[in-house]
Amino acid sequence: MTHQAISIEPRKLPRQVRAQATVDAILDATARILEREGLPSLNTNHIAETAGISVGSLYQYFPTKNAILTVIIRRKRQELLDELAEALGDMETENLDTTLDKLVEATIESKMNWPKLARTLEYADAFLPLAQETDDLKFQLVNRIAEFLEHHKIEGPRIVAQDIVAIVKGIIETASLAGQTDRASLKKRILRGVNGYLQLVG
Amino acid sequence: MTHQAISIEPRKLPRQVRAQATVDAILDATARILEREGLPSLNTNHIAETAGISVGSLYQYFPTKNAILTVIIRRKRQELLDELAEALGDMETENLDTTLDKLVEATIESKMNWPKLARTLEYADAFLPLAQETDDLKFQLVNRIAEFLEHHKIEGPRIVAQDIVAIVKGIIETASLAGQTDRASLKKRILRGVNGYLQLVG
Amino acid sequence: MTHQAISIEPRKLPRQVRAQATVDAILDATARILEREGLPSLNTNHIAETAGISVGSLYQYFPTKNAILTVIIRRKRQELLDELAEALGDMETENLDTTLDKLVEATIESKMNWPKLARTLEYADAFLPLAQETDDLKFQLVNRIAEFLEHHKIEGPRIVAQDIVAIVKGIIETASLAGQTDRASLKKRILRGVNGYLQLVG
Amino acid sequence: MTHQAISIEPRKLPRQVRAQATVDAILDATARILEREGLPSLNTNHIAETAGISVGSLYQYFPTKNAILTVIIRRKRQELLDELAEALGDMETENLDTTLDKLVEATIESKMNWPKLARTLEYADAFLPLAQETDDLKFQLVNRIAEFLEHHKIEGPRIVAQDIVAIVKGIIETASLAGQTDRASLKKRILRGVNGYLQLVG
DNA sequence: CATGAATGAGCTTTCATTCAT
DNA sequence: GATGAATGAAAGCTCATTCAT
Repeated sequence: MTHQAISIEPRKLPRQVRAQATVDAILDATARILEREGLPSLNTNHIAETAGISVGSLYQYFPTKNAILTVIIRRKRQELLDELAEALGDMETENLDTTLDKLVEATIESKMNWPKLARTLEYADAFLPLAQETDDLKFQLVNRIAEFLEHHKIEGPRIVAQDIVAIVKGIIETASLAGQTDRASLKKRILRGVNGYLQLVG
Repeated sequence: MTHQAISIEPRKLPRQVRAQATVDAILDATARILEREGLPSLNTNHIAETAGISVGSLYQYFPTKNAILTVIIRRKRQELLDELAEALGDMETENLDTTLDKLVEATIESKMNWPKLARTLEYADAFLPLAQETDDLKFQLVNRIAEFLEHHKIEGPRIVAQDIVAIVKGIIETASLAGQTDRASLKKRILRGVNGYLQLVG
Repeated sequence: MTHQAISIEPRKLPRQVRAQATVDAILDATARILEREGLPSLNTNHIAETAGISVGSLYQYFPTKNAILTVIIRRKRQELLDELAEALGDMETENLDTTLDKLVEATIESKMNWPKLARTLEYADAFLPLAQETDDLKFQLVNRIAEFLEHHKIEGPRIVAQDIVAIVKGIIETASLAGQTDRASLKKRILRGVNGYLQLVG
Repeated sequence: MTHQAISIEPRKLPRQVRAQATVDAILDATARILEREGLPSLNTNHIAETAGISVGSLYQYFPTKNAILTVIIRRKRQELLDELAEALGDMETENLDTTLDKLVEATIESKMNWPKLARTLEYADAFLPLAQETDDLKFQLVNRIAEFLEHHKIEGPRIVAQDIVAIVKGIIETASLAGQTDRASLKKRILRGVNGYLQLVG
């Protein structure tokens, strides 16, 4: 008679232009609330209000609140992945330094624009049924970087790739929590960490 | 998260052993739930049940649910801080490597025993009114390490200290999420990151 | 994150006296609403209000709205079954007519006191996950009557039993919908139907 | 059941063939849903989808959801009534047995083709504002049969007519719930009940 | 003090109905 | 007329917190 909320997949595809606008408004509103107020303040009425639509409309496109979170996570992830892929794209021709430089820059961009949002999504990932998907993506990303490292004769490339990612993320998150927003200096420090690590691998 | 708490200080200082035991039971139950089921499953009835007491009793010792979280965060933090202090204690006499070694080991210990709990607390910290306290503690910790680094003639010691902490945390968290539990190899990799970074500071 | 509503079994057993009073108040209120206003007007807020309690209390004892309906159905059924059992109890000693008389009287009692409630429950049974339970009970009841008929040398006793039950129910329901409340004349007509049927069996 | 309807009359008399086809599609879809899934699963979007039209179109032809139910009830009723009228039509010439035979057969036909639908409509009738109409129809039907009985010198013909209808309905419903679909044997049993009753009237 | 029943604000979700295109 | 997006009242249900015993 009531309340199911099991699947997390988007409900129906927006066909008309205004429908797509509604979906976007929902996602934007959600992101904005997470950035400004945090997960505990996120509720569907608040989202609808912020998006300037009715709750009913929200549920036309998303079966549950978590489904919205899921879509945002997927989108943000895809964005980052695309940028990283671009950075890694020409690994045959470019040298190690240039590529690392690009990787770091892309990651900074992704995490520092909406830092609170980024952290919340990272956290939310843990309780959404996204485990497999998340693992797959991480696997892909790490693999991609590992290939690149291998091409440059670096040993144990998968572990190294994982640790590099960890270092980049670690320094960015800590700095963003400390309110440090100077991206140039941040990049310098991250590259120090990454390059330092690499030097000690051989 | 509703019913916003006014105060988050523990309601009374339990003077008797029995009372202290109850408080501990509550904190343990909360930690266990967070580790096993995560924040969304944490509610006061569940805590009370797990702790083997009644909700009423719970509220004898904690004014709000968040107060419990707050105390756990403080305790875990204090534990880590104590261990780090010990590691840093004899910085006059010990050398850099030995001390870093101890620092890393203490951090691994703290984060890997209850990895999900550790991440949850880190996240929860963000929406509890702990900002000042958290900043102070981080400030202290970074300062302490910075002093130590300065003593070893390392430049820009505060930023370096912060980044080292970030690297350690970053690698541990990523590894723990990837299910890597071999602490020895983890330590080796972390020290690679830290030492690598330090080499490139000068 | 919310809303499950799968099981239909009562949630926790009332231990204190006032808890039992609450459960009773809920069941009474539900029955009253069904009798007066019908199923479409039945909602948990309305029940709670009518019962003079809060919705929260309602959900302490029943996991879903349907669970309440289920319990009422079971209770009413048990009542009827007990009375029928009593009527059938001494089938060795009593004769056919006396026993049929009692059966009919018990059924009239059960269906005519709260006629709208009785019809609603009969209907609700169809969409509650009670199929097996309902079948079992009907099987039992029919079997019990069939044994009795067999003892009186009536052929095809299971089908006959089923049809007798159907005739009794049919006449009562139609009469109650037509607003006929004279139980004596009703009984006479029902017995006419039952005895007439039996005469044509042999 | 919310958003109570003011009027339940069909919104317009469809004059064109296309419109009539749409109306039929809506009614068929509704009947199909009721038979397969039951009243709790009946909602206007579901109906429209099943009928292959849009909700908007549905509301071109029916002012409320209940109006659809109402029309279905009226149609099914009319069908039954027509068949019964036919069976009773030549009551001057035909004898009692033949006529009863036809009556029973028509009723079986009406109730067994879509048993769940039939029961649902019977139930729904109770909460739709059809009371007067329903009473009138029952009155007509019972009267018609009563006349026929009177013609055959049966006493108290109105009550007898009502009880005969009740017996027929009762046995059919119970049998259909029990999954008995053999119409021949069913007819035999019903006639046993009806004739038995009639024998005891005199 | 402990217990656990009770409370009710607040959140999620549905669905009959309307309305812009 | 048809479409399907949008609306929002209303219902289901939870859980932090209080309070009678």
